[in-house]
This record gives sequence, structure tokens and C-alpha cells, in this order.
Amino acid sequence: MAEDNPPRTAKARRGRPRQAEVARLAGVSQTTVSLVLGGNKQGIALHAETRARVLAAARELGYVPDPAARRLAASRNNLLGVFSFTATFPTAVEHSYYPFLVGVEQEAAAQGFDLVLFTGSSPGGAQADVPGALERVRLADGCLLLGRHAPTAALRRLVEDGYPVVHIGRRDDLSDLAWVGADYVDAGVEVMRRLAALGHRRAVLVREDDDATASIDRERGFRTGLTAAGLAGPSGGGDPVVRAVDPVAEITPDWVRERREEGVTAFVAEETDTGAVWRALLAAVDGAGLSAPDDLSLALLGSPPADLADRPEPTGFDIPRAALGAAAVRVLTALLVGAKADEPLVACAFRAGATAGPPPAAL
Amino acid sequence: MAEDNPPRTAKARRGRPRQAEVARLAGVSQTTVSLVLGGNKQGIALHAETRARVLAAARELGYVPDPAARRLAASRNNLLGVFSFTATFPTAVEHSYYPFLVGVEQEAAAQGFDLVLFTGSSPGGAQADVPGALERVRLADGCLLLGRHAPTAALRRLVEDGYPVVHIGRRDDLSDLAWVGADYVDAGVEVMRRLAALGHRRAVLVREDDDATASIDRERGFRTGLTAAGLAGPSGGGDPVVRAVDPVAEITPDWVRERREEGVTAFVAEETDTGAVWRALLAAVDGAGLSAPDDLSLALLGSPPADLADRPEPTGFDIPRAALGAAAVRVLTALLVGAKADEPLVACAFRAGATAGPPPAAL
DNA sequence: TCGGCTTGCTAATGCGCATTAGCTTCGGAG
DNA sequence: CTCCGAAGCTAATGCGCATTAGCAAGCCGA
Repeated sequence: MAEDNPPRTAKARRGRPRQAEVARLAGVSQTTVSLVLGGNKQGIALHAETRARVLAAARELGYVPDPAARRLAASRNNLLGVFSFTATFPTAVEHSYYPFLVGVEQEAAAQGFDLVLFTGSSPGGAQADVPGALERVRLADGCLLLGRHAPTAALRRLVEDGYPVVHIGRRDDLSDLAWVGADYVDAGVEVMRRLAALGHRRAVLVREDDDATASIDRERGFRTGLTAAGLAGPSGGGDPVVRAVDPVAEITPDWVRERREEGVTAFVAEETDTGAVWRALLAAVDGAGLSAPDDLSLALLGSPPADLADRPEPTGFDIPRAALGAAAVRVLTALLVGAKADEPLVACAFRAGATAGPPPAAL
Repeated sequence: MAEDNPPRTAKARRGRPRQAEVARLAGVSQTTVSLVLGGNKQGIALHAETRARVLAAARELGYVPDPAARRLAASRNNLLGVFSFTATFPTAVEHSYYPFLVGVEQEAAAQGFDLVLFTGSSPGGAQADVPGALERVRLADGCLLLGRHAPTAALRRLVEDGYPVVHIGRRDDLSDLAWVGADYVDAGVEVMRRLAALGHRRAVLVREDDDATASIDRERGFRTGLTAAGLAGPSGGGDPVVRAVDPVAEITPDWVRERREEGVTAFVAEETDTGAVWRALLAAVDGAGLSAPDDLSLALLGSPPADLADRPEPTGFDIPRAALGAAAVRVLTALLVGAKADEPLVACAFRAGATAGPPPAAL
């Protein structure tokens, strides 16, 4: 396979000029060229005229440093990795990491880093955890993790090696794993505070039967807010939190009516991947012949599913995805220089929406 | 596994493992490691067991090649660059490159390349045209370009150096620049063919007063299709193509009525960044008290603006953005192995939509 | 017995740059 | 006159890898 490429076409240029060629033109050494063009941060004495000659030569030849060589010599890549455990750009928009990436890219650019996208799954769909997949991220100076299904073992290994990793989304299973997350608790408290301010006295939360940290946090926010705002659950004494295994089957018009009879005027749902809980709640309220915000108030702990864009905007909060992405980058770059990041929680933005109002006077 | 690295703490392994460390673990030379991991394309004899030992050692240490070093030594590193001249992930959805990236990521993954996103312009707007910004892409084996405002000079330089670049979107200003684009001409012809098949005899195209290649191509598609389908322009003999400098001011209800009196039953608009032309046409038709597809037919050469999602779906075609991204990757990888790419045009998908039908019998 | 072949591996080199440790000169203090 | 230090520059080295040349055995036929 020894096809020698040196003898290119006469026209084809012999590559870009090197520092050595600039040096020859300027009558100095390559070292001097590097010094001049590199800004001479080490403060080595250089004659102004020499400097000028080098600069002139560089301009004349159109010299541009080779980024690969520069990075090799400086032993940094200026690359941040983004690893997601599903395709980073899935076709199904609802699972898209796009909003996070908006923030990631902005912050990375601001800090002078480029981004490398790794895909955890192979394209064919036969993505059964390619063994070394996660290891590839070492190519970058540090890496951001997206998605819930990070293989713990592979991850632990990276972390233990001292490789800088930041997980987007709260994550407590690996003690040394840095993460950033949305402050669901605080956001939930705020929502409950608003409901109380509107005059509500009794509320329930419908959530998935799931133990994702995000769900847990949202429930905690609800409960904390409930207490803090002086609210209560149904008068029957039942738990104000309902875990729905099958929302459609459990959150029925009758269920809504029963809760109302127990004095509940505010119904809160948590955001889920599919929006199933919120959807079920809306359907049940409709089915009961009621409507928000007149007959009762609805709130959603999170953002509504995209396909419900035509429905009235839910009262609740938005997860600041872009801000989370940016925060993750900041934590990561802090790790790169050995600093410990401070606050990993990013505040959610309260969304007034149109599904909550004062409770009906009748109740 | 032995802790015989003198200088390091037992705990902290400095940085990623090198080939030299893999070699030590496997009891071979760095050369052998490079051979094994590099696929040994030079066909040097290697014992299968040695190979296995090396692979095992590499896996154990989590070895990943350094892209910069690889690039420096071999001029390739399995990385494809994506460079855009505005933020790759802009907040404004209409300028989003997301749809392209879907295809780019899929195809790149399929071909075993990872992606480097070069953060071309900073979101803050601070570094409009950092001189060397484009040069950074040389870290990747080849690069995809997105966006219209690529600095021609910097680009020419890359191309002339033989660096593989593919522009997404037709581009003829740089003779040796490879590109992929949507086949607007063919798509336009198809739309006109359909209109003719529905019974229309006279049509007009409203377009921006703009010389973007995409606009030119769409107009060409319209004209070609008009002729091919045996259609004509207004009976008055005016040009069937209207360049609207200010669509809102020019495309009025009266204008629509006049064209209809000239026998025009099909009104075609081109897609623009803002959707202004299509919007103006819809407004004018409404204003004239007419409606599509009963009183006349409307077609849109391209996709409707997102905020008009609730309006009836326009008849027309969709630009296959994901397919374009994938095609761009294929062209790029072809360039990498020195092959010349064949067909840079990707077919658009006809969209039946709901704004076109047979012309009213009265006319 | 020996040259020639094959098999299996390694030493050495260089990619383009940044960095460090010098090596000259020259002016001035002693 | 020395001697010293600053000014002004360069040789040498290494970053991590791919690649080339070549070395050491083992084997075979003559």
C-alpha cells in the first residue's frame, strides 16, 4: 500500500506553511517564531524588530497554526464530550436533548471549548451497551452525561480514574459523580404557595408509580409546599399524593368528583416522559363536566407535552433546560481546573399559566 | 496492575492511558500496540495471542487514542467536524440546524465517526469573525458546513489545501467546494405537475426579491414545471413570477382578484426564512373573501412556518433535512477516501396537503 | 552446512508545535 | 581590565501516535 502521495499534482499545494518556513523567511529559528506568534507568555526577551520580521513573514506566507499540533504540545484538546445513552438527536422530539444542548453549546463556546458528540447506542438499534462505548469519551477533556440509563460500572470507572464527568440530572448513586439538576423541590414549593395564595385549602398530587429522582424530588416539593403553605390533603384523611400505576384507569371523572367532595380544589400532576399523568387528569376533569380554572385549579409540575400546545397553558413551572446545560458546562470546566463546583441546583421558572385560579365560592 | 509507576500516587492515575502504558501491561512495545489497535493495515505478521493480550490490556486501562496525536501522526482521527456560522443550537427554532443534525448524527454513527461541533460563533455575538475560527476544524478529518454566511476567503483556503469540506446547501461560488442540496427544481416541477393534473391551466409564483440559490432554484422549478405541464401564466401576458419586495404591501386581495380575472387558479409561494410570502398570500386570499381549495388552489414550495401549524397543511413539498444531513456525511466520507461524490441533490418529498384541489367549475 | 524465506516483533523516526535550558554578546559596575 | 548580569536568541526535547526499516528466530530445500 505504499502509494506515495508526496508527488501531488503540480497545482496541488504542498500543504500549509509551517513555523519552520516562516522562520526561514524571517531568518530566525522555529523557536523564535513560536515565541512571537504564541504571545511569548514566558517573557523571554525579544527584539522588537525581530518580532516585526517574524510577523511580516507569517503574514506573507499566510501561516496558520495547526490545531492538532498545538493541542498535542499543550496536552489539552479543548474538547468537551457530550455522551447520551440514546441518540443525541432522536427523531422523536419529546425525547430530545436539544434544549439542553442549546445551553451546553453556548456555554462551551463562551469558554472556548468545542463539543464532541458521542452516541451510546449504535445506529442499527442493536445498541445493547457496546462495551467500550463510554470509554471513548476520554478523548475529550471532560464529559457531560445525558439520559437516565448510564451504566453505573463503566461510569464509576471513569470517575475513579479522576476523569471529569458531570451528569445532567440529579444522581446520587455514585458518590463522587458531579451533577447538576433542576430544583424541583423549590419549584414545587412555589407552585403550592401560589395555589394557597389563590385561596385553595386542599390539594392532591398525582404522580407516576416510579422512583426516578426527579419524581421523588417533585413529590418532596409538593409535600413541603403543602405544609409550608398551610394546605392539607383530602378531608377524608387520605394521602395527598396518589401514585398512579395506570393513570388512565385510575384518574377517572369519578375520582375527581370524590376528591372534590373531600374539599380538594387544586389538582397537581407531575410531568412525565409521555405526559400521561397530565393527560389523564385533563381527561378526567373534562369527563366530570368540569373545567379549570373555574370549577377547580390544575397545576403541572413541569412542562406540558408538545402535542398539547393548543390546550390552555398549564400553571406550573418550566425546567430551565438550557440553563441546566450551561450550568453543567460550568461545573465541568471547574472540574478541569481542579475546582469544586458550588451549587448544582438550577432554579425552575414559575409559569403562571391559565389553569389555576381562585377556588369556586361554593366550596 | 503492579504499582510500579514511581512518581504517581497510588490513587491518582494522571490523565488517560497512553499506548506506552498499554504496551507495558501487555508486555510488548508501543509499536505493537499501535499496530494492533490501528488494525495493522500494513499487514505485519502478528501472533493472534499477542493481539489478544494487547486488546485486553487496552480494554482494561480504558485506552482511547488521542485525536490530536493521531491527527498529527496520521492525518486522520475518525472525527467529522460540524461548523456552523451561527450558533449550532440557536434558540430561535426557525433557524435551527437540528433537523440536519438528526441525519448527520445517524449517518456519522453508521460510518463509525464521532462528531465534533465547532462552536463557530459565540452566542454573545462577541467574536463575529475570529480569524482562525474556521481553521480549528482541521482537527477533524473533514468538516460539514452549515449556514449561509461562510467567510469565503477562509473557506477557499481550506478547500485549496485539500481539506475535505462539504457545504449543506447548494453553493457555486467556490468551484471546488463540495455541497449537497435539496432538489428544488425537481420538487417544483412535481408540484406544478400535480396542479396541472388537478385541472389548473394558469398559475403564478410569488417569491422574495432575493437571489439566494434556493430561491433561484425554486423559481426554475416553477418555470420548468409550468412549461412541462402545459400550464401558462396570467392571460394578460404578465410574467407568471412575481418578485415581492414587500409581500404584505404587494400581495393584496385586489392583486388576487386581478390574477383570478386573468384566469389564474393556482397560486404558488416560495418558502422563505420568515414565511412572509406564504403568510401574505394567505392573508390576501382571506381578504378577498376566498378560500382554498374551493375558490382557488394554493401551493407552497417548501415547508410552512411553525407558527402556522394550525392552518390547513399547504400543498407543496418538504425539504428532507435529515436526509440532506446524511447525504452530506456520505459525500464527506467519500472525499476522505479520495472518491468523488456523485449526486449532490436530494429529492424533496411531495406533500399533498389540503390547499389544492380542482379549479372551480365556474372558471 | 548455508543461504533464503517467513514469522513475529521492536527501535527509531517524525508529524508541528510549545517549552526549557542553555548559549552568545554586550554594557556597565567594581 | 575583569566579572556579572541582562538582552536576545536557539538547540534540544517531548507531546502521543503511525510508520518504516530492520532484527532475531525458525524452517526448508539444496
